Amino acid sequence: MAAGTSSRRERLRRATLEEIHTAARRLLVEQGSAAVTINAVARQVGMSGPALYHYYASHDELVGAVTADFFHELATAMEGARDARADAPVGERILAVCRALRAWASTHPAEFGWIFASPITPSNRRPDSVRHQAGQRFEHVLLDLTVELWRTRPFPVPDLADLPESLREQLTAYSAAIDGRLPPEAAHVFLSCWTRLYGLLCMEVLHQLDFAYSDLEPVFEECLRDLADTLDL
Amino acid sequence: MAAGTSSRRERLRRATLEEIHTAARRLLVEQGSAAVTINAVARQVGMSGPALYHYYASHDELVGAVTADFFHELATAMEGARDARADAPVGERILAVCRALRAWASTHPAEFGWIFASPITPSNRRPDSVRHQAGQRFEHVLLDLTVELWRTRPFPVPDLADLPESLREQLTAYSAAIDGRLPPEAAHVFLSCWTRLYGLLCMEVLHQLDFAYSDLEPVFEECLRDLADTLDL
DNA sequence: TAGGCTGGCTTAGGGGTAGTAAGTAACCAT
DNA sequence: ATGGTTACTTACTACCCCTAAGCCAGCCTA
Repeated sequence: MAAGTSSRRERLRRATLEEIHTAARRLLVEQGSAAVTINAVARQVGMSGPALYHYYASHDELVGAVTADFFHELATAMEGARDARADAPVGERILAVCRALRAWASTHPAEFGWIFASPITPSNRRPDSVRHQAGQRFEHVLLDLTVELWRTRPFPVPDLADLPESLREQLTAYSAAIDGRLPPEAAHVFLSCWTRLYGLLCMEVLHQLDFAYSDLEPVFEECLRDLADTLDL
Repeated sequence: MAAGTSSRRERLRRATLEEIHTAARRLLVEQGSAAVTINAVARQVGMSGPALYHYYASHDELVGAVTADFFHELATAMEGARDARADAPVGERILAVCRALRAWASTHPAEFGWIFASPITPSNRRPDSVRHQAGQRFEHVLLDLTVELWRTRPFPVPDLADLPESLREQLTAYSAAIDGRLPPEAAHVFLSCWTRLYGLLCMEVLHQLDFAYSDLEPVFEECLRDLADTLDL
């Protein structure tokens, strides 16, 4: 009842949830992902193991919720970079968002690594899971900007007829999935860019490039220059 | 003693080791990476848990050994593709090896995913670990071919002076690490290609592209065309 | 051939995990 | 005041990694 749309109980619950997330994150950052167990988290917040099941139905669900937090924080950082230059040309905003993405990944390696490393269990793959929702919000930041770019300053695209049929079908499906805001051939360019950018970060965070690089910042910048070329920025 | 360099005991031990690997792999493929536990593997081969410590000092070591197996199998597949066309131009062999890489990854998703997903613990990062050795063998297949390409049909490279200094330093270090078989600017091109190729597979296997693609074969082929362009094949 | 060493295996157990079940105590609304 | 909901507890199952201690068979040597 009352105004605040939150009873005392709700407020307490919310506070506890936040405390749980904070504890889980601390364990992740300080002791690695394996340390984020139901019991350890419960100990951190000062309750005994099974009590946590009043907040999450399973370990998976806790993992999903924490992952969703990270996605939201990352998306917020990217949106911040975008809105800080709201009047700049869209190309400039795209680059700023990409840099914000890497900046967050660099300053939060444990959290960013967790996003990849934590296996996406079936329950977290369901489209209505908090994890999936948050992932979508994250993905849409760059997608929306690309749509804006496509509308105001279309970038070069390949001829759809030149693409193999199986790819064409998948792109058509994806184009439909994003409500046709990009035609298949533009979606193709977007996905290529996304794949390169995100793939680079993915490998960095999974230490798959340690054998050659110690600092990927210049590599990332070069990747950005490539993308700027592709998008004709 | 004797000729065969293997006593009866050694032979038995080798057989048991193979049985252990087979059991671990079966558990991985059939029930996922979490099912590959010391106890479960031991049960599979018909012994009780602690007996496995006569073969591996820890769970990590078992994981590392199985991962090494996968690397070797993958490297063998790639080398097979290379040697099946021993007389073909080196560019053709490179493409064949890349396709063999993806073919193995596609037909062995659990094993290929395990290579990424299984966290590289400190002990498995030591350069003398079986896991590290096997990883190197895998990496060297394409590196060696690129070196051959560079020697016989040099591909276009950027001017080293145009690269940012931090990148230049890292490339110089890497060039030295591979005994100067590629100069820094050629190493840069090689690493760019490697990053794109492997990054794509990495994202595929970690289901980071499921939101857009269901079959990455044509995407991979397009990536290969790009690489062929870059390497002037 | 007898004794000892070694390697392969066992059971028992310590300390951890996820998750269930059942019971208690506090809060809240009627 | 009462009854329902919520938050939490302890106790438990079943599993995990790993250590310790001991049994036993095969091999090596004397």
